[in-house]
Amino acid sequence: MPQHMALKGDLELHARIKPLVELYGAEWVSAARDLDTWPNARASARLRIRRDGARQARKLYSPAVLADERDRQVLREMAAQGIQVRISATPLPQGTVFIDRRTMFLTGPETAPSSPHGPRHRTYTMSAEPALVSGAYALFEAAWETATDLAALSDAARPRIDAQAREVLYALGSGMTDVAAARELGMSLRTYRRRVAELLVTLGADSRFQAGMRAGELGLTRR
Amino acid sequence: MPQHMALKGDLELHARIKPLVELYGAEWVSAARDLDTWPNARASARLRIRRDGARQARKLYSPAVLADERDRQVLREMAAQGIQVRISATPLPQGTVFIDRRTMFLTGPETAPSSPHGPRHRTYTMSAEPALVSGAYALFEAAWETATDLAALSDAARPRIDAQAREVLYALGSGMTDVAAARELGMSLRTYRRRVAELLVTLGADSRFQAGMRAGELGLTRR
DNA sequence: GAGGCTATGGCACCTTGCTGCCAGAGGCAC
DNA sequence: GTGCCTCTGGCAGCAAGGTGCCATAGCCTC
Repeated sequence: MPQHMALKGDLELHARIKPLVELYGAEWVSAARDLDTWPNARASARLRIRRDGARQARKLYSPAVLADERDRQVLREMAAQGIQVRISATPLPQGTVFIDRRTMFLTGPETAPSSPHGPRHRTYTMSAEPALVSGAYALFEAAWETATDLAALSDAARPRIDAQAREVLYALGSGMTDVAAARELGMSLRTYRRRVAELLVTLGADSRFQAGMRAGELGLTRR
Repeated sequence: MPQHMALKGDLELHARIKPLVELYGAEWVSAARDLDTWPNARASARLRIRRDGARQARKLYSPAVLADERDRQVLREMAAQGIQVRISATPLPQGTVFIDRRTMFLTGPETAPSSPHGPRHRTYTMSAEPALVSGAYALFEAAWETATDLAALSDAARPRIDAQAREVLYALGSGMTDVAAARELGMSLRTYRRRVAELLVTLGADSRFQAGMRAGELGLTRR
């Protein structure tokens, strides 16, 4: 098998991936823009997990996958099956799959399908050159480490912060006194303090300092 | 020129990189474990910056480079010359250089030098295959985006937190009242509040909430 | 309309946090 | 020893935060 070759279409990709997964596939690591980037990847990963739970699978996705509720459900299912799912803070225009750290597949540049609803004959590139694969793998690791685990983004861990709570959060973060903040937000001191108290409950904090800490850790102060 | 080839030794690497930089080198993007990963890269980057300031250079390093004061000085110099320097949260075992997004070089696997102080004949891999380069570039982007800018880690931005201040920080973060925290730390209420006030100054905060937020953002609550 | 629910704001009262002032303790130089 | 400096703790007074209580306003249902 050559060290490096181009693949045309999903069928050819699948034909290349399948034997690798069956022969070596101890570890499946992928970065993808969405859930459709690696066709059948989801099904085959599930199959592998079911067959022998020990195999490791890691999937890194663009933040866009969180937008759709159905996609989130699929992600939760994957996580429940033992696949490690993380969400990158930045989009991942190119998809990458590493199988057992020795072979990698990359999606080709984005091309429009020949007809709007016709099959997309995407191209892929496969490489088994150790230097290339390990170099790209190191970059993947760096992206992986700083990505957020799906669990941390789940509904339970991520407190619900609506627009008003966010304004209160911002006011608190600006260092204003309650009097100034209430005036700024056009509400009475009493109501402002009510909002702050609710925020403390939401963040599970016993003091304002602790609430600020949580908010900072959760990145609620940015964006 | 072949799309993909192996290079032995720094001289050969340099011979390959130089014409690319001179011909196309509008952008130099690299990920490295330390300042020695890309020999002469520093000098050549400086040269390019000086010749035409418009050229873009980005360098992503492992956190280990911050350990040595001399290295930090070099990083500061690079930043002062317009090179964007960021520090990854995780080690980057493999070095990677992208030149103008069309050619990439990767360090080979780590090999011990033939003699302890002899020249290290490291191997490198070069590739100009668009799919490989753009795929790896996407991974680099993801790692870059989540890495911390050197400026944010500089001495000015990073407050000095000694052991005692850290204990106070921890007490504040636990949600205790001042009375309980002072008792816990074996100091009087007055002294505890002095420490808290000093901490606020250190963090540049006007309120305890703001201080907690800063501490959370700076990751001072972990480790 | 009456009744009920919810959100808001004003008030009062208490707790907590913040800081200026001063007294004492400990260390160091002379 | 004296003088000086720094750190600490107690006290006092004020500012700020926290919350229970109640009145009012808006809205929905019947």
